[in-house]
Amino acid sequence: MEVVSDTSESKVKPYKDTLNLPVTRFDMKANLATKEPLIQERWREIDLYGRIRAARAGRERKVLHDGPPYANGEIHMGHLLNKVLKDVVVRSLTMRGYDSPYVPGWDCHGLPIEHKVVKDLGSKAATMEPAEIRDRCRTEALKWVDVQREQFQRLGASGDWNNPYLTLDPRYEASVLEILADLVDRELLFRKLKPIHWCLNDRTALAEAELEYRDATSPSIYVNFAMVAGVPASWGEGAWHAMIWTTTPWTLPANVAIAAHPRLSYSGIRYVDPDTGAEVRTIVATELVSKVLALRGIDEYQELGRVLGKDLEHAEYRHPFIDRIGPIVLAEYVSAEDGTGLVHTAPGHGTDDFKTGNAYGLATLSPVDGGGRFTSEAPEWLRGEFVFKADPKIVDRLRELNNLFYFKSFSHSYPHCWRCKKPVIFRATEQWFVGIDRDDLRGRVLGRIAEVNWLPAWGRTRIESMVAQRPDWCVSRQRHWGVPIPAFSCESCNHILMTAETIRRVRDVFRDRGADAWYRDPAAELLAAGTKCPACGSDRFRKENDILDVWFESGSSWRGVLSENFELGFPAYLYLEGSDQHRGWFQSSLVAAVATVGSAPFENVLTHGFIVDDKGEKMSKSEGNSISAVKSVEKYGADVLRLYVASMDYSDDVRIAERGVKEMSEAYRKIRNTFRYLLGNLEDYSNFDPSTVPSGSIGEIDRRALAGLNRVIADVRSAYENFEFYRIYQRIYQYCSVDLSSFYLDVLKDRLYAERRDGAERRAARFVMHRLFDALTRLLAPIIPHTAEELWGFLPESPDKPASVHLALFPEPDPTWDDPERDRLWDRLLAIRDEVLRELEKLRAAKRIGGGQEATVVVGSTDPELAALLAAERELLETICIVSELKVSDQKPENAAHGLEITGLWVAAQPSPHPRCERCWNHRASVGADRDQPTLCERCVHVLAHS
RNA sequence: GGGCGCAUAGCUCAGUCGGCUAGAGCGCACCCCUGAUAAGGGUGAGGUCCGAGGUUCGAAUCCUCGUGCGCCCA
Repeated sequence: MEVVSDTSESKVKPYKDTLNLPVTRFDMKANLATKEPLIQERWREIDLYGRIRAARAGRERKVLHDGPPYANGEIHMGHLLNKVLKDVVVRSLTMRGYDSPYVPGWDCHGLPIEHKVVKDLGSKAATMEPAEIRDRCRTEALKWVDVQREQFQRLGASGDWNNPYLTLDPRYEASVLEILADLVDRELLFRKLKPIHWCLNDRTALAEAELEYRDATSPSIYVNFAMVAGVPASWGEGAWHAMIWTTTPWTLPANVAIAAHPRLSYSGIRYVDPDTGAEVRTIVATELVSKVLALRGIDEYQELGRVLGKDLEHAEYRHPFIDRIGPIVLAEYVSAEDGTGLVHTAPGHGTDDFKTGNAYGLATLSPVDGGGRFTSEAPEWLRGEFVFKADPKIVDRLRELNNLFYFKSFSHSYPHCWRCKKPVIFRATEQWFVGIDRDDLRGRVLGRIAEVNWLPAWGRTRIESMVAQRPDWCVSRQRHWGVPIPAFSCESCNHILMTAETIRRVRDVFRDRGADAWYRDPAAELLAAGTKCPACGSDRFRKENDILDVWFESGSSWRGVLSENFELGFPAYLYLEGSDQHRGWFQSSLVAAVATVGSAPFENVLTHGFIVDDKGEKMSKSEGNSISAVKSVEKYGADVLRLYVASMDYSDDVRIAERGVKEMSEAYRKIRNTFRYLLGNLEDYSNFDPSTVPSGSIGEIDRRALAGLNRVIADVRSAYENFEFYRIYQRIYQYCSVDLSSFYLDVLKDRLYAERRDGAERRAARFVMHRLFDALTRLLAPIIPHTAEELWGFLPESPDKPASVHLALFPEPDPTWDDPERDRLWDRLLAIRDEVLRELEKLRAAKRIGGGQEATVVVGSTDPELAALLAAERELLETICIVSELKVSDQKPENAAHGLEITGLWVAAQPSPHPRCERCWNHRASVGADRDQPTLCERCVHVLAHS
C-alpha cells in the first residue's frame, strides 16, 4: 500500500508556532517524596530558621510554646496533626510579621521508658544500681528524640531543631527543682499518706501499667457492725447493725467508715439467726435484702423501715474489734450490684476509700509495713502477722464476736505484680503533695483560667470543672527515671528534711552535673556543711528515693524554657495540644505557674481533636485501622498530608483514611496545575516587570480577577488570625478551581495565545497572573511550605525578594481593584453565561458542535432593562462564554430557549456559519479576506503582520 | 455511670437574628476538547440536615429526651 503523504499532518497546524503557548520548567508531577528532602536540605544550608529569626528581630513577639511529646516510639498521625498545626501557626505568625521563635521539646523521663529498659534487662535489673538503669533510660530516650526529630523535620516543621529543650537537660532539671523550692517557700508542698499498689515480695510501689490482672481466691465475708447512733427512731429500739461485705478481711483493722449511696434505698430488717436462734436487726440495701439473707437460707424476716442512703449520713457504728466509733458516709461509687450496698471503707487500702476519706476528713490508717506485716498500730493479736495469713484469724475473731454473718471462698480478678507474679495490695505510704486548697490555690487557678482565651470556648468549661473537682496533686513517684525529690531523712529519728534552701543547693548541683548526682553523691555532700536534724540534732542523713511525677516536670516547662534557659518570654502567646491536655499539660503547667508566680503561663490555649478512622472511630494498632504517618509522608509527600490535615476542622476529631489522602493528592495536583499554568504564561518571567503595566490597560475581566483575589487575601488572612485553617484550604482551592481554572484562565486563553506577544492586552493578563502567582504562593506557604518554596524560586529576582517565601510577608488586598457595583454586574453576567453554556451543551449532545468556539449565539430579552444590559455588555459576554460570536437581538428565533434561572432571557445557539481561523480556531466572517493568508481571521492577520 | 464535646450530599466544609425549593468544592455519571495533555472545559444526578418529642405562623437553626462517636474521669 502506498502512503500518500504525511505532509498533511505537518500542514494541519502551520500557524501553531506563531502562538504564545505555555512553556515552563515547573513540573506537573510534584514528586514530593524526593523533592521535599532536597528543599529541606537547602533550608538547612542557608540556615533559614536563623535568617527568619534575624529578619524578625525586634518585631512584636508571639511564642507558641511546644508541649513536649514523649520520647518513645515513632511518630504517628496524632503527632503529625499536632506538629503540622503548630507549624502552620508559627509560619503564619512569621508571615504576619511577628517574631515567632519555635523551640521544640521532648518529655524524656517517666515510666514507659523505664519500664521498657527494665523489661529488656530482665532479671539483671534487680542487681543494678539506679544510676546504671538511669544511664540506659537516657540512651533509650535520646534514641527516640533523634528518631522523632528526623520525622518531625521531614514534615517540614520549622524550628530550632538543633537546640531543642529536653526534660533530661541539667538546666531543665534545675528549673524543675526551682519550682519545687518555690512551692516549699509558699508552704504548698507537704507529705501525707496515700494508698498505692504495692508488691510485698519486691517491696516496691507499682504503677497501673505494671499490674497483671489474674484470678485469685479470696475470702468473701458479710459482717454486721453494731450501730451506736443515727438509726431512725421509727424503726424501734434494739441492737441495730449495719452489714458490710468485703473480700479483704485483713483491711478491717484500717476501717474508719461505712459508705452508702445517697440515693439508694436501705431497709432496716429483723431476722432470726438460724444457728444461734438470736434475733438480729441490721441494715442492708433494700434490693439486696432477700439475696443476702438467702445466703444463710433465711426466708423469713421483717422489714421495720426504709430510708435513703443520704439520711444515714453521719450515723455511727462501733468497730467490731477495735475501740473506735466510725461514721456512715456517702459515696457515688457504692452500688447494689453485689455485697450489701454498704461498703467497708479503709482510706489506707483503696483509692475510692481514700477519696471518700479525704472528703470526710477521715484518718488514713496503714498498719502494714513494706513486707506486708501488721505494725504496732494494729491490734496486739495481729502484730507481725502477714496480711494474707491474717485473713482467717480475723474471720475467726468476727465469728467469736458474733459479727460474722456469712463466709465463703470467692474467685475473682485480682491485681498481681508484673515481675514476681504475686498478688499486690493497696498500702498507704507517705507521698508528697501540692495542696490544691492551701492558700486558696484552687480559687486562684480558677481566677486565672477566666483570663485565658480558650479555643474552642468550651475548653474553659472543661478545665474549670476539672480543676474545681481535682484532689491534691500527688507529685511523688517511687521510680528511678525522673527528677529526684531531694529530700533527706535523719538516720537517727527518720525526720524528713527538705527546705527551700536544701532544694536550691541541690538545684545548683543538678545544673552543673545533672540529676544523676543525687544517686552518686553522698548525702553529706549534697547538704550544707554542718546541717543538723531539726528534730533530734543528728548530723547523719539518708537520701530519699522518690522522684517527681512527669507531669510536674513538663508542667515546669514554662519556667525551664520560657523564663529561663531559652529566654522566649513569659507567658507564652499560645499553647496548642490535643484536648486530653486539659487534664494533662495545660493543667499541670497552670497549677505550677499560678502556685509559684501567680499567673497563667499562656494567653491563648488552642486544642485539637483526635485522629479517627473513616468511620469516626479511634485509631489503634490492635484494631488494624491505623495509618502510618511516616509511610504516608514517604508515599504522598508531607505537603499532601499537611494540606489534608489543614483541610479539616480540627476542633472536632479529624478523620484520616487512605482514600482521603488519595483525594487530597488530586486536590494538591489541581492547585499545582493552576500554578503551573500561571507560570507557563509568564515565560521570560524574570524579565517581566509588572510595574510597567499601566493600570488603565487592565480590562474588565482582569479587574474582576484582581477584586476576587482581594477577597481571597482578606478571607485567608482572617482565617489565619482565627486559626481556622480549613477555611483557607476551602477558599483557595475553590478559588483556583472555580474562579481561575474554569473561568478566568479559560477565558484568557485566546488573549494569551493569539494576541501579540508584547501587546498591551497580553501584558495586562500577565500582570494579573503575576499578582495571582505571588499572592497565592505566599498565602499557601504556611500550609504547603515545600511547594510554596519551589514556586518562590520562579518569581523574578529583585532586591526586595527574600531568599525564601518563609521570610516574606503575606500579601495585602489592593483596594485599587475593588468595585462593589461591578461585582453585582458580574453576578448577572455570570448567570447569563450559565444559561448560554446550557444551550451549548444541548448542541454538543446533538453532536452539532464540539468546542464552544464552533458556535454562534443569539441572546435577547423582553425585559427592557435586561435587553439594555445585554446590548451594553455584548462583547464581554462573547468573551466569557468563549464562543466565536454572540449577538444580541430583539427578534427571538423559534428555537430559542428560555432562561432556567433568569426569567425573561432567551438564548439560541447554533453552529457558526463562518469558516474556522486556522490560527485561533474562532469561526469568523473575516476568514478568507486576506489574499496572502486565506485561512486566517482579520485579527490573526494583523497580529502576524506586527510581530 | 459522670463531665466536656461532635453529628448537614460518598468526602471536606458553608448555612448570619428562627424566614425562598438547604448551598459550595471534590468525588461520581455522561459529554466535549486535544494549543494547560498523566492536563483543561461543560452538563447532570446525589440530602430522613443522627432519631423522637416540644416551642413557634414557620425549626438544619431554640428546648427536652434518646442514639452513635471522641476526649477526660469513675
